[in-house]
Amino acid sequence: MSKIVSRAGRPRSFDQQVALGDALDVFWRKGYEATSLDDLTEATQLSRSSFYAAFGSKRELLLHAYRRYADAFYADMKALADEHEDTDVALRAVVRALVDTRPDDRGCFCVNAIVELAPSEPELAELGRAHIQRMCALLEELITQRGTRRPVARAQAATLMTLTMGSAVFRKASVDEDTLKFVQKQALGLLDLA
Amino acid sequence: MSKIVSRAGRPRSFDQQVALGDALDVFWRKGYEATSLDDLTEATQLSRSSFYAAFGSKRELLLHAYRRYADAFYADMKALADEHEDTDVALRAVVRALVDTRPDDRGCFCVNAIVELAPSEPELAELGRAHIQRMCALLEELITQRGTRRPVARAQAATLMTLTMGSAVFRKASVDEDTLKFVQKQALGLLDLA
DNA sequence: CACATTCTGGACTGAATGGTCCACAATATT
DNA sequence: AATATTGTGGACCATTCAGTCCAGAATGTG
Repeated sequence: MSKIVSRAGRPRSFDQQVALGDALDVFWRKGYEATSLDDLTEATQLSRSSFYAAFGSKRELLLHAYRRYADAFYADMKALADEHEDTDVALRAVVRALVDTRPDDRGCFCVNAIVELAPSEPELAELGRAHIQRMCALLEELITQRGTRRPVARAQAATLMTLTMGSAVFRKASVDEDTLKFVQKQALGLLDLA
Repeated sequence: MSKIVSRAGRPRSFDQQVALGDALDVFWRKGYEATSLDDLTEATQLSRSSFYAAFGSKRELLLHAYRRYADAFYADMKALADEHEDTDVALRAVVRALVDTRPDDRGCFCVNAIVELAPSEPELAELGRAHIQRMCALLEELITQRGTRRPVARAQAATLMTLTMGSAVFRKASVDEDTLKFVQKQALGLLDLA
């Protein structure tokens, strides 16, 4: 994807990772189709040629952005879990972070991308599935650590991820915060952590 | 919106309701931005002029389609609930229908529309919120009928709707059916109906 | 039958789309 | 300093977009 060594020539005057972050932000706020090349070049401060040299196309950029977001999200949750010695405390922290109660009209980037593009972009659908699976596995592992038997832990993990994505839709529809608090409490209750 | 009487002139050669249904189907499959006027005129078999005469604009048509879908969805669920004398049986049927386990890459039209358009279309966001609220109220009413106290019923209803929308995202990402069955079972378990 | 009214096909429009291209700028190597 | 290599700005392109418009077709009314 990126050259490791270059024998000569003018060096890049921008940080590709920063530009990727800026682009992700636009996709996150506006969605894929509604984001134009002009939006992207403005947000990243790149000329069209630099943009295409760096990212190939709008579609490839989206896939990059998705991977970056999903990886960061997973890493954050894993770090949050590892922060706490006590499994119950870790689990409570993770569930609270997942079933967020703060209104956010951007929602969850993964949910946005899956909903908009999964049917027409099998590659992205696959990334989405992988992300969901990875998150479920993380939760399942945490849950089994408190003595819950594997099959039950699996069902609970899947349910928590479903609540996570559902609450992202709620937040995007600006459902009132109290309702989201109910949902979060029920999610914790599911694990006897209420 | 539609003329009740016309004093004369050439009559319409198409059924507006049928055309609306056809258009809904396209929006449902492809999303709003990705649906072109050509897609819509092809699906409805209308010429551009008939299309604009009947629906005003692409945006207005979407709002019509959304209302129609949401109303039909609510009516279906209400009918399903009324079908059964026993509240537990009714509740079980409704939850099974909501937290569907059949893969469907179109997902739920309401979820699709909210996720794609809520931030840029406040009017649609409002319709989305109203739909969620109405569905929650229906569930809440059913749950209180089995003796559950109001605040608990409200929390459970909100949770069920969250699971409904989350599972729509799962289905769109083609998450395996077994996982969706787990989620459905947990949803029923939440109400001690497992 | 003539007329008023409405509907319809398709040509048309200006704007915006994603993407390409090239002359020139900037730097590392020799 | 000459050269090779890469980056950059902006003009440019064909295509597609949502939406308009009008000439003519079709039908009810008198």
